[in-house]
Amino acid sequence: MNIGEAATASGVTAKMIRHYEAIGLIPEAGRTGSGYRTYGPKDLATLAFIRRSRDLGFSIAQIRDLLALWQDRSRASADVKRIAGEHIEELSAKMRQLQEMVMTLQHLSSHCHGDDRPDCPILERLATGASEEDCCDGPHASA
Amino acid sequence: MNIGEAATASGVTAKMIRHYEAIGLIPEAGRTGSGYRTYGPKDLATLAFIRRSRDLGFSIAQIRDLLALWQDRSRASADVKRIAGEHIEELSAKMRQLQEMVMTLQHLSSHCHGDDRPDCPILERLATGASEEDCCDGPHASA
DNA sequence: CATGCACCTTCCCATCATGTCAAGGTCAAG
DNA sequence: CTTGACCTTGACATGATGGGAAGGTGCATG
Repeated sequence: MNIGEAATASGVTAKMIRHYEAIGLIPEAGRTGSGYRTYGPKDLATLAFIRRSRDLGFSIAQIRDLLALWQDRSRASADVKRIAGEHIEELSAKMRQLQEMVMTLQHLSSHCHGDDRPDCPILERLATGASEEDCCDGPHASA
Repeated sequence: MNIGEAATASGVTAKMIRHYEAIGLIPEAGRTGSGYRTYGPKDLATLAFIRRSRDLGFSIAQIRDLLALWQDRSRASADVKRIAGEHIEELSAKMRQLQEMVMTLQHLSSHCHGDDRPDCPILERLATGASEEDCCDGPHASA
């Protein structure tokens, strides 16, 4: 099985397969006499493992650890669980950041006329750091 | 005001100020006789604008548009609102992706013993694409 | 004045995961 | 033998940022 077929079968592009080999995430593939890389079922399984891990947002470094654990028959599931837990925390932190941005933007956007006039609380906020924020909270201070 | 002071005052690193100048996001700064960049209040305002935009997750390309609108006194607020709306959609899409990853990982993690034994549904899932059993028929079918 | 330290300048390289492009070799079919 | 699809390596780009080297500048203090 050459790299193109392995790519199709595993869902990892040929480019990335070569890249993973170059950075040592996967072992060097076998070669035909003419230099083509060859892949077997075990390689395919590894590539699919990597792809599923990427789909779950794991970094290459984390996948390196997961692969090592996967291939270690005497692993402790606690190690895997810890890596997953740390990853969940990272993802959750990113989510919270995005959530905050979205809420701020929605707030600003909801107060923007969105018409032909230039007056715009979104730009106000970007320019001054505080839009007409008194509009919702406290006593009105029209700007 | 030199670049270091401008950086401190605006919250944009000197490194990034130079970068923004290089890519044409901001105009070329004035220079002293000896080549030091100089910045005035207007430049500071622009830098702070950029920083607040980055804090809200806008890309450089989007900030380029926002800056143009900001400096266009005849702008229509609808244009700003549209950019913000598109950005909200992008951020929301990312959030949904993260949410899905987190839910899958939490599901897998909750079924992992996390002890000394090697048996681990997380690795199972990464290896085979489906956790060993349809242990739970929840609203969270295989994604 | 001279020395030193903090700051400035430009330029190059690294990140992270992925893509694009180019120049050339290989294979199978017509 | 030619054609076209595939493979090889290598270089470069993305987006936003950081790090560092090598050398010039500004200012304060001895």
